[in-house]
Amino acid sequence: MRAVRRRRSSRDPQGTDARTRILDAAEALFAERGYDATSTARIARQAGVPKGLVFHYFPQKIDVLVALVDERTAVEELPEDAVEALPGDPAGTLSRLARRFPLRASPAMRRILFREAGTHRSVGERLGRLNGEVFRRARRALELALPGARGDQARLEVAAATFAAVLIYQENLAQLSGQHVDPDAVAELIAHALGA
Amino acid sequence: MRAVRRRRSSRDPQGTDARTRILDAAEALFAERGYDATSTARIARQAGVPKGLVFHYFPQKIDVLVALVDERTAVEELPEDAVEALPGDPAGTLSRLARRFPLRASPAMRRILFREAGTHRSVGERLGRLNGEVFRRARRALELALPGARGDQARLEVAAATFAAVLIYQENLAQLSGQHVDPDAVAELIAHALGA
Amino acid sequence: MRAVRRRRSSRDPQGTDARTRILDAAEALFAERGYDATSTARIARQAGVPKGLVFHYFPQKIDVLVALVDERTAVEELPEDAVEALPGDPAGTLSRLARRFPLRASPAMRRILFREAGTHRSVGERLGRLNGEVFRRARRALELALPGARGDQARLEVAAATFAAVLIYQENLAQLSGQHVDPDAVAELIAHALGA
Amino acid sequence: MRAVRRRRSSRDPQGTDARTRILDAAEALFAERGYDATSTARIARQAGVPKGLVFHYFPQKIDVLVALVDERTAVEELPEDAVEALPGDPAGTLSRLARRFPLRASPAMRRILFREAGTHRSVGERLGRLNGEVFRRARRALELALPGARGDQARLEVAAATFAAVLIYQENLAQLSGQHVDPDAVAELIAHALGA
DNA sequence: TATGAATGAGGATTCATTCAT
DNA sequence: GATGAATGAATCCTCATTCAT
Repeated sequence: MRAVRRRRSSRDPQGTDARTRILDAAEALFAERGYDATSTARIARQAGVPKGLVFHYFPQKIDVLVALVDERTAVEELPEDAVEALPGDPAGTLSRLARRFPLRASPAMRRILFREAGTHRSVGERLGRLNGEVFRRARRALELALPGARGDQARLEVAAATFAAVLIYQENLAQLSGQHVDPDAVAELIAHALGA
Repeated sequence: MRAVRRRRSSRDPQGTDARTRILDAAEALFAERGYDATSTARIARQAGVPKGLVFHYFPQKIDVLVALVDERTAVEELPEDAVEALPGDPAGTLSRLARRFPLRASPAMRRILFREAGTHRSVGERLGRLNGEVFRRARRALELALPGARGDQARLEVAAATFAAVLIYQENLAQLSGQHVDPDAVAELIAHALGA
Repeated sequence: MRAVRRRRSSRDPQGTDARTRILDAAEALFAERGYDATSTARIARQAGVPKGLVFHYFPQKIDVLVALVDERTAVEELPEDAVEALPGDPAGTLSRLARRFPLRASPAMRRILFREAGTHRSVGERLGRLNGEVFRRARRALELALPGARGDQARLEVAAATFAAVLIYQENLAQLSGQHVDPDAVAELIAHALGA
Repeated sequence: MRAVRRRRSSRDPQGTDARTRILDAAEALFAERGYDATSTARIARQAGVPKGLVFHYFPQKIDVLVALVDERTAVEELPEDAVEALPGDPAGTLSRLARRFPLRASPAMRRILFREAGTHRSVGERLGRLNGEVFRRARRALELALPGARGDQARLEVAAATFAAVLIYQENLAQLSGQHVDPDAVAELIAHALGA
C-alpha cells in the first residue's frame, strides 16, 4: 500500500505519474487478455511511456502483477463490526456487507486475481486471504444477526462460505457462465436457510 | 467429438497413440501453467513425440486447446431425468445430481476451462453451455423434489444457480481460496432454504 | 569432441553445415572483439544463418563459447613420447615439441582462451589443463634429453613451466606487448641454463 | 596523470571522494567480470554514488577505463639505474628488479590491462609501453651485471624478454594456469643460461 | 506418417546516456 | 555539484510455424 506522493514532472503532461499510468494500463490489459498474453511493450504503449520506463519501476514483468495485487486489492482495515448487524435480519445484514464490501478491487482486478491465482503463488495467496476475510466477516455478521443461534454452527459456516464464494467470484461467474448471480438474492436464500 | 480409432504404431511403446499423448501432455501443462505459458515444444517433449508431429495433428496451437475442450468436456447425453428426483427430499436429490454429475471433465480440464474461458471465446462458450446444463438440471431436480411448489420460482432459480456455481467451480474454489465447499452441505443448506 | 557427421542440406549452399559456420564466425568474432562485445545477431550475420538458428544449436550464448573450447582446443592424444627426445640436445627437443605442439588451437582460439579464462570458469579450467599438459610434456622431454640428470629437479621444473608459459601465451605476448618471443630462442636459452 | 586534490564533501562519509570511489569500484569490477560485463549502474551502486554522478566525472563509460589505465598503471619515473646492478650477480640483480618493480599496479589493474589490451587500443598501447619499459630495464640490468659481455647480445635480449613476460604476466599466469612461476627462480634460471 | 532443421517476428530485459531539478 | 527519472536502441532468447526429407 504505497502512499508515496509523486510530483508531476514536466515530462508528465497527463498529470498522472508514470508509475500509476503503467499500473492502470497493466490492470486493463491483464484483465482483458491475461498476464502472459500482454507484452510489456503494449503496456508501455497504452500507458504512453517509453518501454524502458516500465523496467525502471518494475524490474521484472511479474513485479507489475505483484504491485497490482499488493496495491489494488487491499482489504480495508474496517473495524470488525463496521457492518451493523441487525439482529433478526440476516438477509439485510449480508446485503449490507456485500455493499460495503471490504475488497477494494475493481472488476478488472478481480478478474486478474481470479485468472492468475492458479499460476502465480503470490496472487493465489492474496486471493486466499481475501476470501478468508470475507468469509470471516460473513460468519460474524450472521452470528450477530441470528442471536438465538438457531441453526447449528456447521451450517452457518457453509452459509458463510457459500456467500463469500458468490461475492468474490460474482464478477467471474457472470462473465464466464453468462449468468448473473445476484448477491442480494443469495443473501435472502441463505437467510431463509438459516432463519425461521 | 472425435471417435476415430487410431492404430498403435511401432513407434508408440506406451501403447497410446501419439495424438492422445499430445492431448494428455497439453491437458496437464495447460492446467499447470496456462495455455500461453505452455510452448508447443514442451508439449511435444512431455508427450514424447517430435515437435513436428504436434503440428501434423493440430495445425495451430489453438487447435490443441479446442480439441481438448471439444473432446474432454463433453456433456453426457443423459436423459433429462436420469437423476431420479425424490419428492420431499431436495437435499438428497441435489446430492445425487452432484455425484452423477454430467460434466465428464478431469480436475485439470476444469482448471483449463475456467482459466481460459475469459480469453478464448470457444472455451468461454463451452463453459457457459456446461453451466447452463447443470443449472437446468438442478432446477428441474428441485422442481421435481418440491412438487408443492413451495417457494416461488425466482428463489428456486437462485438456488439452482448457486448450486451450479458451487458444483462447477468447486475445483477452483478449493484451490484458490484454500477452503473446501462441500456440495453436499450446500445441497442441504439450499434444501433448508426452499423446504419447510 | 564431436564427430557427428552432418549432411549437406539443400538449404546449405555454402557446403558447410550451419553449426560449423556458426562456430567459425564466433571464433573469429570472439577473438577480435571479445565474447561480451560480440552479439549473437552478429555471429548469425557473419555465419550467413538466421538469428534463430544460433539458438537452435546453442540454447544459450555461452554454449557457443563452451562448444568452441570443447571442440577446438583439444589436446591431441599423442603417446607420451611422440616427440623423440634427443639425449644431449635439449634445445632441439624443446623446439620439436613446440612445433609438434599438442594444442590444436588456432591463434584465434588461443586469444579467446586467454581472454575469457578469467571470467568463465569452463574456459579457465580448460586453459589450466592445457597448460598442465604442455608443462608435463616439456618436463618429460627435458628429462629424456638430459639423461645425466644434471641440474636439479627444481630448476628443471622452472624451466618447463617457463617454456610452457611462453609456448601457450606467445600469441598473446606478441600481440599484447608488441614483442615477439621466439620459442626456439627460449628453448635454446633454457637448454643453456640446464646444460653444460 | 591527475593530481587534482578533491575536498571531502558532506555526502562522503567514507572520507574518500566520489571520483576515487568510482574508480575503486570500477577497478574491482572490471578485474572481476571484465569491462563489457560491468554496467555503469553497478559501478555506481558499488561506489555508493548515484548513477548520474558517474557520468558527471566520466562523460563516457570508456573514460573510466582510460582514467584507470592512466592513473593507476603509472611507470615510476625511476632513474635508469635505480636498481643497483651487482656485477657478477645477474640472478640477484634481476630479483631486485622484480622486487622494486616499476609497475605500480594492483593485481586487479594487471588483470584489467591484460584482458582489455586486445580490444581497447589505449589499453594495449599502455601495456606495450609497460612491457617495453620492463624489458629495457631488465636488459640494462643484465648488461651491467655481466660486464664481460659473455653471451651474445641476442641471447641477452631473449633473456630480458622472457623475464619481462614472466614478470608482467605472473598474475595471470598464476590465475589462469593454476601454476605459480616464481620470478626469483626464473631469474636464477636465466642467470645460469647467461652466466658461467 | 514422421522428423527436426530452419525461420523470423516478437518478447523480456539491459544499459549507456541525457536532462530537468 | 548531485540526483534519479526518462529514453530508446540493442541484446539475448522464445516460439509458433514451415518444410524438405
